Amino acid sequence: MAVARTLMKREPPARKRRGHGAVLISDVARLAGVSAITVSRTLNKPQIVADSTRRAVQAAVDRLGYIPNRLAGNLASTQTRTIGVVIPSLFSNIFADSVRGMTDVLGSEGYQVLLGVTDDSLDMETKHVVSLLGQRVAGVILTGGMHQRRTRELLKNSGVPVVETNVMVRSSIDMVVGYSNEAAAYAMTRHLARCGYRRIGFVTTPMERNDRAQARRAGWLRAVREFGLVERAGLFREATLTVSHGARAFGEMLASDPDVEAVFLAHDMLASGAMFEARRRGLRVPDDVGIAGFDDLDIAQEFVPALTTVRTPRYAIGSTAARMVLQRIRGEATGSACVDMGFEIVQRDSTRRPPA
Amino acid sequence: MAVARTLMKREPPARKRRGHGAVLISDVARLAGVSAITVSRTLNKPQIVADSTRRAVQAAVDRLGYIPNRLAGNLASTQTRTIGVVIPSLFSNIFADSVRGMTDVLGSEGYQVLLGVTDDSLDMETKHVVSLLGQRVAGVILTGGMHQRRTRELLKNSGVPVVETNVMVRSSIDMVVGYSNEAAAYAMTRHLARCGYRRIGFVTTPMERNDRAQARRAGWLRAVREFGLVERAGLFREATLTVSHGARAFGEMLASDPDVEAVFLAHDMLASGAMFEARRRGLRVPDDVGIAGFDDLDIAQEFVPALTTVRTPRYAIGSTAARMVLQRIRGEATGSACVDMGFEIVQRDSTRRPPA
DNA sequence: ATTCTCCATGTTAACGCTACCATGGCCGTC
DNA sequence: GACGGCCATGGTAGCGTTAACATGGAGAAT
Repeated sequence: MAVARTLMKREPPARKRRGHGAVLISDVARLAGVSAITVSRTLNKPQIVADSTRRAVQAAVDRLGYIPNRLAGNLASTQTRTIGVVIPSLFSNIFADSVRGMTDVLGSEGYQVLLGVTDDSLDMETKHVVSLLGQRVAGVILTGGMHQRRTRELLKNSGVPVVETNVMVRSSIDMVVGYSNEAAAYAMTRHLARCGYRRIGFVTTPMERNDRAQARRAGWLRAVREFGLVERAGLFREATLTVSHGARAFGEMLASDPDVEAVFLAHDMLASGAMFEARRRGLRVPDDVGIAGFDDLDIAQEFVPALTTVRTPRYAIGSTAARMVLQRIRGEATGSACVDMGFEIVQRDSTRRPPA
Repeated sequence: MAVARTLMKREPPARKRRGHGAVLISDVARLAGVSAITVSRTLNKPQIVADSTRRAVQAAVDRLGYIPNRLAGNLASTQTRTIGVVIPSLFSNIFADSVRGMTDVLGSEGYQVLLGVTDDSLDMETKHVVSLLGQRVAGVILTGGMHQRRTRELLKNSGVPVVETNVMVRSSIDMVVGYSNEAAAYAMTRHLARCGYRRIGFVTTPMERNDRAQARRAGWLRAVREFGLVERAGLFREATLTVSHGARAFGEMLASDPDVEAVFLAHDMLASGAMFEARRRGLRVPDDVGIAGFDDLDIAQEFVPALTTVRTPRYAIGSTAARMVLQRIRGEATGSACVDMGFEIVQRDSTRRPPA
């Protein structure tokens, strides 16, 4: 039989086919009476195909319900229109705002976002980066500037444009867009000092693998020392990012240091917890205790009293990061860039007014 | 020179190569002294490779920093380990919880989530589904049971396992996991009626493209009629999903129907807004007005008074949906399934106690 | 000792698309 | 009227991996 097969010239091999039976570009081509490459052009660069051809191809596509296999297309063109985005958590509108900024910019340019969530684990971050590079993303947007050495090396060697967001870092992988968490926390603490508070507590999300949290604590501490405020171990707490943990952290602070005059919580959800805890304990805000948050979420302005907080340009960070990646992909920009988007202290009623 | 090259036998063709210069499986194979397929096996099915070979290959992989090209791998195997997940919004912990449930289950089985966000637009949903199918995902998890006809057809024709979540639908595309929004809203309204409230307002997120919101309204309305409660146009409002809009909707309801006795808001964020608005107006909760929410977010229990709400099994919905997709992929399950995960009324202090 | 199995590994041909180069027809130029 | 250039379209090879089948050697079975 093997001999017979060898003798027959145009006989297809008996080998088993692996395909799924899905509609292929060749099916469309046959129906439209053109070649496969013309179908490809109709779908990807319609302007270089003659009107009549385009209509015929489009009709065939519609009739067969053809959906191009992007795996094959991306492999053949050795490029994708996908940007990998790695964020610490889905449980916070902070990142949702930034992601929205990215998808708005990228979507309009035909690019897509591939999202990875790390839960503040650097191991997870590395895994996501490996996975993203394996899928040959055209760019990567990370949160923060703290990464495993392996992550940095993989990204640098890949040659893919990278943006680190929400921070200002000294030795970036490639590009950076964000604001100084240290400066923001310093500015808020200074504001509280000017309002007349002297014993100012600070609560942040766990700092171990989170350079934004570390920077915020550093900013608070610098202000505490610079303005000669009360420095005591009990005035610093870590709490995971839920309203309840914010409440609990503030409660514990009150237990250890009942004379605390103000708390600055490095996230509005934590601050919300503190507001509720104050209410439960019958503490008047801002008279008995001042409370300040971070991020200016929607809820901050609705609190009674409204919450003093730090406004951060989340959407703009996302859209800017996306734009920078696109520019780099197109070769319109080279060299590293570090964009400081700034922040803003939003004075509301949960802290006393500074003397005029 | 061209002639010389033609004469040399093993010279590669003069055609331009398209590759990126990245490390290839063949590079690893050469360094390890094995064939490409052995590298592939070492990475994908290590147990069928001899120990010594595996070590040699692994060393070569590490030394070269080889990252397999998933585009090529998935194309060659005509399968991916990616599940497409489509959710309406990133601005709500509801979906974050479900997505976490999915990634927990899928991640441990070597599968990955590809997330698409629709912003409650059915056009966007269709676009995402097309994109997901183009990437040949192994399964799709949707939110809700309301889709464009094209979406349903594409998914049915694709033969890919599909789960619709957060609803109970009559004519599902494939499988369903969720709870009855109608029953949940009915149950909460009944609860409010038993607490003695007669004029019960209802606020939901915009219903136009959201069958969950529609079902909640239907449940409220059924209870209103069944229990002979006051039915008035002003007692129904739509508000986009922010704390501020919840506050505003409640404010407007009070303006048009000052004698409203309780409001049921179909999301805890909306309910938070109402709680704040009540406080601002000096209304005592639950005496002057009862307030109930939906979803039992973390914040609900922290409010003063704590918020009565409907607890929904968000994480379990996500993990169950993921498990169902995996079973179907593995051929362990066939036929459609419709799993009702139920819900729970959580009575707290923002509504009066029902008579014992 | 011989045959049969099994195991580890190799060879080859897909997977489904697009980049690259080629071709043929039409138009304008000299 | 021959030639050059441009435009629309096509043929072919390649993108980088893995499925399918092939092979060769060690050990088991007879």
